[in-house]
Amino acid sequence: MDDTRQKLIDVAGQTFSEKGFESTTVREVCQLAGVNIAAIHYHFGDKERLYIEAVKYAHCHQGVVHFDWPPDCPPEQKLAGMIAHMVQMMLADQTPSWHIELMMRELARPTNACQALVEEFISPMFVQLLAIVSEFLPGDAPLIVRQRLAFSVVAQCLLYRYHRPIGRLLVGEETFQKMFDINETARQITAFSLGGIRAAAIAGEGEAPAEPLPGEDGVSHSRLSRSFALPSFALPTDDAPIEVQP
Amino acid sequence: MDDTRQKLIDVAGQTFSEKGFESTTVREVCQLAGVNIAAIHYHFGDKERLYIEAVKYAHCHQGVVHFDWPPDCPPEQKLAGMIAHMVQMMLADQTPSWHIELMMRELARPTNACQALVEEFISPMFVQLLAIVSEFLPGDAPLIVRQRLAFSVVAQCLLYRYHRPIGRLLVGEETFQKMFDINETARQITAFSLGGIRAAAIAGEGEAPAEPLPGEDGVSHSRLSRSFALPSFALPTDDAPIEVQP
DNA sequence: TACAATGAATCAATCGTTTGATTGAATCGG
DNA sequence: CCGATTCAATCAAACGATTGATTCATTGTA
Repeated sequence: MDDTRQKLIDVAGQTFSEKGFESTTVREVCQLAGVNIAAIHYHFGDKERLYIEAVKYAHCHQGVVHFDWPPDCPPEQKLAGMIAHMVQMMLADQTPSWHIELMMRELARPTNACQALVEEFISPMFVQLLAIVSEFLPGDAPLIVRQRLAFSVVAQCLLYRYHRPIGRLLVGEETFQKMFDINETARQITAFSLGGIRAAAIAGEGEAPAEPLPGEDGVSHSRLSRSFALPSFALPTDDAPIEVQP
Repeated sequence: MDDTRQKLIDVAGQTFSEKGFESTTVREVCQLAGVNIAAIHYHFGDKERLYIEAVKYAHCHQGVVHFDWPPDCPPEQKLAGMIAHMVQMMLADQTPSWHIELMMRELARPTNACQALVEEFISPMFVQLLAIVSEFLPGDAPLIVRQRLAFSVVAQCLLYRYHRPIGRLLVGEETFQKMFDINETARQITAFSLGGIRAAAIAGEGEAPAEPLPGEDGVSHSRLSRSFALPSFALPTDDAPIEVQP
């Protein structure tokens, strides 16, 4: 039967997502799945390949959402939709919830299952976000600047997933309940990101020096990218007003 | 000797930070430390208490930096300094580098060692960042809004630490080298965060309704905090232009 | 001598993996 | 139509290795 194989993937995926690879035993998985221990070796070879199959199944069935915006859709709305979707993925405890959790573990501590995950799930989403961010910037904005902006957007969404326990400890239980509301979180991240992106756009549009040559592969954009940055403040040096508490 | 105990903490901290708690064996730690296996039981009791002691040592000797800004220091400079310090902590491979790494692991997957870490290290830093962010906002800005802004700032710093391998896969090796430059990263995060914070400040300063009563515990700030948010865009619904690739 | 500290050896338990037998349905020659 | 054969699938049982923890004798020092 292919039923045994599927049940193993489901149970293993859930267990791996909860306890991690090391802390998960094949005995526990097989007992929860109601199959014999030898089934893992028979269907997958060993524990690691079962894990990899679980990760693959997770990101293959999670589904890469392809946004198809209308032509006149303002970039602000696209960004809001994209962020709302990411926050929804991160915070909504929809069934089966182990898909996202397992992918998050894999992203934080990459194993052999990481490359396929990035190529088939992370990268497509990142490309879409990159396109949205680019709409706010002048056409000659260096790629690395746009990538950094996209990183800043994604980072906020990831924080609310990764550090939920820390957030609870930091702000207290009552505030925590409100703070991790999905819609409100998406709104705040969108507002913050819009401000950040527009600031980068304004900082970068002033000067448009040296239109990059078509053949240039975009390696030496360091001068250009600096024009997109903030004027660097005087940062505290080592002997500056910084006190280290023992 | 107290030398054995200290050497155990050092080696264990390094090993735990590299391989995690589960994948680290007491035999490996003792062999690297050049001590007998029974030393762990003698000095710490068991493996878990050795781990907790390593985490404690890490955040106690990492040092909570207390910024002492001059009175006329503009908040922009404070923010830049704070972000620069955090990025420096995250990305600089200073010796011993296992301090931060172990703390990061503990923050992502909290164990019994987490509470002390938050109280003695995370919370003090967060409070300082919260104060800086507050300088950009009107005095009646709800606490939850300021906390969210601080979260957005921290999130960007954490991303460059947590997802360095993913970043490398996403942007390629050449771009990766430039993108994870410490100074440039700090500058970009500062610029983005300044834009985000100012956007929240502008959105919130328009209206200042219903000064919260002093006795109010801040539970029903939802109306107030909304005034700090972006006007919510029409988000795509379930049957909207979203296509799920199988 | 007294005691903190270390070392060698081993404990029971659990890990992932493997074995060889067994089942039941599909296949095939006659 | 039938009996023999094949083969994927599952089972109970045990494998060797490794885990954290423990025991007990020994050492060094005050």
